[in-house]
Amino acid sequence: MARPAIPAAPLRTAADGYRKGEETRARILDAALTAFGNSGFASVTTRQIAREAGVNLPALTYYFGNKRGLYLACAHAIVARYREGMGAVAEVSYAALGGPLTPDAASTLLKRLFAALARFLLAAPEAQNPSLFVQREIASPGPAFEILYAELWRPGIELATNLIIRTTDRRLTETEAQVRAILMISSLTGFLSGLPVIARTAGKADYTALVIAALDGQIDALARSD
Amino acid sequence: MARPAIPAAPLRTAADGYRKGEETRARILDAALTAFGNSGFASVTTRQIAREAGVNLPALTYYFGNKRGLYLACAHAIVARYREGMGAVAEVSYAALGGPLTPDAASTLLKRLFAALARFLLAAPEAQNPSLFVQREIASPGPAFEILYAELWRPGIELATNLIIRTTDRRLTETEAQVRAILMISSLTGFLSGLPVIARTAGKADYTALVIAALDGQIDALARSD
DNA sequence: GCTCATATATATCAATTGATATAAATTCAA
DNA sequence: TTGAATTTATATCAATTGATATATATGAGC
Repeated sequence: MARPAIPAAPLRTAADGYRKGEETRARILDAALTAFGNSGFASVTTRQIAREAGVNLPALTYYFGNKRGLYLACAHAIVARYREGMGAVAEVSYAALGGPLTPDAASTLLKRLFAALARFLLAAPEAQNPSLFVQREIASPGPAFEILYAELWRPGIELATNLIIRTTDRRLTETEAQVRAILMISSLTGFLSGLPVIARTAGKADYTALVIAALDGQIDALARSD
Repeated sequence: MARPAIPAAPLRTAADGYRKGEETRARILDAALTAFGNSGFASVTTRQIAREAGVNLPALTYYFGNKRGLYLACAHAIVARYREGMGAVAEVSYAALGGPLTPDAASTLLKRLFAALARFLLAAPEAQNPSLFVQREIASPGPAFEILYAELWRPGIELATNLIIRTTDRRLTETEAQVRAILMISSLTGFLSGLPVIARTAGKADYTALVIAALDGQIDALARSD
């Protein structure tokens, strides 16, 4: 029997030696990321993904076990992409938080962090925005909630919260700083959701710079907060 | 034949004289608002809504034509709720924008507007948050996109944008102000999406005050922006 | 080139879903 | 109270969906 028992997340990772298999697996994952990201778990049919990926239906089962497995694989892929795109910048902040940190230095780190996040999110191919996938899963928990919450959402909020606390010279309570952190991150992800709609009327300008400028302004304001 | 041809949005509004019918119609709409709001159009089955509303399946068809009609009715209901909750505050700003307006006055109006929005959204029964419904539909347009975009999203963004322009004494371009407006509104709606998750760890504090304070800080920062 | 694991394709199943035909019951007005 | 309009309930349909059994093709290693 060729099909193994259903394992955890990635049913069939590589099958080393067979290049083509890995390619179709990637194609399926890619199509799934786009489809799930844009429409959510339930709205997307496995046939849609298969067609979009240029494979037939059983291929999904073959590589990912079932629809849920494919969805989870998408979540894992998104986490990996975030790590790849944001890991380095985040590391710097983590390291700095270990020692003493002046408000100004914290403010600079915070700006860098959000600028990197803005660039990362706005740079992603419009159709395949990881932020929407995450947002949806957090807003109404589905199969991938635990992964995304534990690996992305919570660490991200925590990091931003701690930087905000240092930026404000510990004048904010943890809860207050957390609210600020969530508001700032949400503003970014929310902006991305609305972007296709905005681009309707206004041209698709280089929003990146504008967004970063706005966030910088917010961070500067933090230092002056009561 | 008792069933009429399928009309626009509300298939059966009242059938005046029959009280009970209107009540069950309301119960269905209520269940639909909760279900659709939490999980989106495709994730929810008509049977779920019927069971939750305590009616049988054909009742949905009877009152709303079909699933899509019920979804649209939800959108209309949400628009009505927003108007009810925010209309007065928005009117004040609209009127003020008609004449001359000092930055300070604009700033005050902006603060009032966002405070009202925050209160409105955070006050809504947690399970039945209109913001999630709207957010979802804007992020990935569905049957109710046009309604929500034309009746809520666009007017809201426009109002906030114009107030921001006045707050900054016209130092920001329309696009810059629009970006700011979207970021601020998104921060609120995004915060709401995350709230159930936050309430996991931190207690369900009175986030309203904290959120309003944060938004006020942002608005104050606008006046000082480059 | 043979062989076997790997990969792709065909055909089909059982369950769910939105929707409807149709019948029974309820409500209000005269 | 009667009767017609309105509302609710039963049973069922056709289409879609996720999934699988099964057959065929492809590629790697000897």
